Amino acid sequence: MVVFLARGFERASIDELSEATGVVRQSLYHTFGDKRTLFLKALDQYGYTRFQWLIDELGRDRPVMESIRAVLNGWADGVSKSGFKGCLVCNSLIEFADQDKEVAAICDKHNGRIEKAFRDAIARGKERGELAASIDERAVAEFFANLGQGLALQGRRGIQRQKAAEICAVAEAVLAG
Amino acid sequence: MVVFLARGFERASIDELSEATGVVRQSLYHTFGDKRTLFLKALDQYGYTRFQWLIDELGRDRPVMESIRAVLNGWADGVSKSGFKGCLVCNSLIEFADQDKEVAAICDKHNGRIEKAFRDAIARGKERGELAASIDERAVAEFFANLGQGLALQGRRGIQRQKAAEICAVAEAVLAG
DNA sequence: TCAATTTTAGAATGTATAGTCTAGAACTAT
DNA sequence: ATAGTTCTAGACTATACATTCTAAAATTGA
Repeated sequence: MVVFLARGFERASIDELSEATGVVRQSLYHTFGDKRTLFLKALDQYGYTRFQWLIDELGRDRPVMESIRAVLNGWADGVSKSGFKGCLVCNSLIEFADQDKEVAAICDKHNGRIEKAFRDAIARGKERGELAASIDERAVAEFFANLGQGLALQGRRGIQRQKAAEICAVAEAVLAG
Repeated sequence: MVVFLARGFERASIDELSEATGVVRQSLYHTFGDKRTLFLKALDQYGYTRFQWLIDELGRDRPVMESIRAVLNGWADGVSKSGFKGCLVCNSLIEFADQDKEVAAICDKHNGRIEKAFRDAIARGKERGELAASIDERAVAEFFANLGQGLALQGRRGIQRQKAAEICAVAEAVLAG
């Protein structure tokens, strides 16, 4: 939900959520029980919808470097777009840390999905001889996921497109060797 | 302050802050005026003390790759340490985004200090011929700062030392070419 | 010593907001 | 149509917490 993304769990009031969704407060309680449960649903759904483009790009049948570049471009564009409010998964990780196991588990799940998409793409690139066999796809996938989290963090404050693109260009070099 | 780091601004109550610092509530108000002002001081002081080791490491007179490796090692150790609660600058960036200009300015300042430390170290490495002249020290410095932010984010949730070290090892490769 | 100042503990105030309750309106199915 | 159900608006309750107030205790300075 847009409100959770912009304001975080704590600061998002039920009235704001109600107004933003057009669902009256009583119905929110009827459907979800309480604010936290609503948040868990919103967070999980966010994870599935928001990262689909990335999983699709990395899954495409084409040279893996093209896929990676597409994702890096998408990130550079996305995080520097005016009005970008960060990533709900990253934001929630910070807001809840490990104080809420369910929130943490959902964040882990989606982070894992992203890492897996990179890992599979890189492994495929190795098989096809597009990437050096010496590359550790797990480590590189973790690296790229971490890169995205850093960008999402900086993007929440506001980051210039050029700066984001520079960072991505540097990161891309880890696959060049 | 430890309390702001662990719980964030919103969730940290004056009573907790009072207890943690050993300063009675009324004195906090007398000294700082209000909670936000106290937070601004704490955040700024945190930035100066917490990153000093990094600036020192990068400023040392030795091969620049050694300095960079020292920082990456420090990060891998630090963020995976049990009880690591993230970085107050990163956390605050997420909690306040750009809703509080003063908070954002303090975060920018300290992030800039980190980028500058990397930039200077890399520039020195280029001068000495330790690094390729083709390297863009600004972009690489931004890249490493971003890396640290990503690690701090993941560390707040809890990250295995090995995973953090793998990510750092991959990142180090951007200077290898 | 003792008046002036500062510090302290805890009560009081005000506000925000999560969650519940109520009574009426709208809808559904027979 | 009408009994039963669901939805809605808004009042109500309970709680948490920032901030202020108060009066007693501790400290200071002449």
